[in-house]
Amino acid sequence: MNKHITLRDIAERMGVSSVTVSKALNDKEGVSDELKERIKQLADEMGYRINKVAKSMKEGLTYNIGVVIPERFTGQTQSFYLKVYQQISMALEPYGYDGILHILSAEDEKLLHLPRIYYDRKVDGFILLGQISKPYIEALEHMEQPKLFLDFYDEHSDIDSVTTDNFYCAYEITNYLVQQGHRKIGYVGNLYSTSSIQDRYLGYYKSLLEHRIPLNDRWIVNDRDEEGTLIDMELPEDMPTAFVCNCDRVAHLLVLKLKSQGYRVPEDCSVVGFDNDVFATLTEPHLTTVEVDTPQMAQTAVHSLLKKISSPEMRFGRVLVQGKIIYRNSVKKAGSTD
Amino acid sequence: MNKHITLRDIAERMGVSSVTVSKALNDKEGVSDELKERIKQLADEMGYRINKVAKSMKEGLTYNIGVVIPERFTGQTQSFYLKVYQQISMALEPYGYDGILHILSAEDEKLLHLPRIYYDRKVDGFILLGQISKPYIEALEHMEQPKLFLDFYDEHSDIDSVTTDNFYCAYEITNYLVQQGHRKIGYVGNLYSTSSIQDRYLGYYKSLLEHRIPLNDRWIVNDRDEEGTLIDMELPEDMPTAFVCNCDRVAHLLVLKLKSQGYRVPEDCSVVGFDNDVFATLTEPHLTTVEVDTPQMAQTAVHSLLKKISSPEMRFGRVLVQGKIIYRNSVKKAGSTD
DNA sequence: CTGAAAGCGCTTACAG
DNA sequence: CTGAAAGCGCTTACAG
Repeated sequence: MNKHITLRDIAERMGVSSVTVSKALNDKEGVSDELKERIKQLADEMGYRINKVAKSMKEGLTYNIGVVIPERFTGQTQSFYLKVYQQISMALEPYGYDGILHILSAEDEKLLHLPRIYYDRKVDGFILLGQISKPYIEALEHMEQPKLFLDFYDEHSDIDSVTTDNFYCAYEITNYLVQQGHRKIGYVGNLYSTSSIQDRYLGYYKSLLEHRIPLNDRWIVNDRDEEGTLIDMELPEDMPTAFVCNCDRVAHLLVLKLKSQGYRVPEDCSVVGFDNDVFATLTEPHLTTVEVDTPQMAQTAVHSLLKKISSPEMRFGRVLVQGKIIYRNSVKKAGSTD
Repeated sequence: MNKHITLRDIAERMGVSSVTVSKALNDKEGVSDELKERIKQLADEMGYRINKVAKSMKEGLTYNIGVVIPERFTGQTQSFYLKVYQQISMALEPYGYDGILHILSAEDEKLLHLPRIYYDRKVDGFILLGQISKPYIEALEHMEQPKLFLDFYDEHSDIDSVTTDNFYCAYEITNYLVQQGHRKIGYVGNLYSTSSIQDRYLGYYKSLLEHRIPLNDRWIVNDRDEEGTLIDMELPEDMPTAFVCNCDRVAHLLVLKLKSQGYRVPEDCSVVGFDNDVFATLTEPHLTTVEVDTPQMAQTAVHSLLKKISSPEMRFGRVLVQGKIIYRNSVKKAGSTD
């Protein structure tokens, strides 16, 4: 059994106290530079590694943060949030923090069971990644640790949030269609389904407003039912010349639908997506879409949360992260057909 | 500042010692059932939550395990390992354990930098998820904690591993093609690229051997270069009637290739994949493929590692997890063309 | 510049 | 059945 090397072991070998060793290794004041150097060197030689658990206990910090993702966002194709979790992990690294993933099961969400890592006091704060039910949000508010919503927000709660600027990005990509001469522009998405679909819709609408283009109900195409399950889309009788889709996946399906009905994309109908995920480049033609800056979102979330951990009274409100348009081949100037 | 409730707080309110409270809450012997009950109830009322860090320190266990994934496996489309990580997380849950993700950067892998969670003593063991370079494996062996390879193995090291039974699954799916009357069967994959491509190839070969079908070099189609970057595949002059592909993604590309050269799938050429990922159902026709049982792999890996943590001398060797064939529409009986 | 003391909140022997 | 003592390995005041 190889016992672990502790501060005390080093102290004994050096003939100093463990307090001095602790100070030296943490570059604190009160130890001569020369002694510090010698201590560090010996620590290295002896293969000393700090026992962070002991440090944690003393300081009352775990150096972990919890990332909670509702189960329904981690299905077959929905790996998006896992990717964000990975980026959170990486953003935590330089701070000596680690991220603990907690998948919130549908059952626990319904029964309002808080994550075990909360009961175990294993984390200093929480990032809630992905829309959670209202009642569960209220339950979460009982937890005393700092928390942050990522990729969604809730109007009834004053928990800080970091989201993509869905509104503005949709506004911009719709502007782009208008610049390409389009006047008859549809939107694809269930407006009552999620806040991001809704916000993207409003950005689309703002662009129409600004360009004095009337909103046309029949060009709003539903793509999913109340539960979020995708449904077969119905193309309008009187077709627009372009569609703004709420996500690439649905844009991909729309393109298939259009083709099956004899429309050419983009010659007869332009299509833009949102997310820049696998579906963007699986679609023929490749989709012009909005790339969400997930590394930036992860960064911002991590910074904000760590700030809140050290200064609990800190508030950030609703932070919006910009995306950027990726131009590909699914848009043609209106009127031109080649 | 709401101070945390500790064992002592409960003890004082009850007029007993904190030792008794600890025993009661942990259902240990030495406390009358009646007192136990009263203590538990009071703890509940007071909203007591254990300080797991303190428990950790006392026991010398962190109740965390580290999951190390090389960066190159977490690209755009490669979310497979993140999914497995999620399943590991969920499998750890009932044991009161949590998984800490560490993405191993290409640079750290090259410079042989061990994960920070190792230096911080933040985990009790490691799951290495995805092929890691030889030198890095050797570096890892210096870590005293129990470790386990997941989804790969290394012949030069005696670290326990859990992998899909690539060999057997490929053998089975090839058998299926033979049962459908195919005799001219090709294999798609770079045989020198990864051990799973190689093992799948050998399973394919075993099936041929068993059915006395000679191996035909020209039907082995390369799909990637040394670095693993997919390349444009070249169809053989003299075409087989079926292809076993080393993964769904490549099967998807092969189907596109076949179609572009005028072959109908499966009428002119059958194709089977491996993995049952997004590409399996994105392909037209949907692919007959092998589903890897990742929940089972995660389960097995977690069980084995936790056993090793409590009994460090425990050895499991190379554990193989069975997959299952998913039958879809990319295979036709040889000879039949409708 | 250096160190003795105290304490973070548990649990594990051990004594009664 | 119950509890006083000790200790896990650090760090933070405080005293010299």
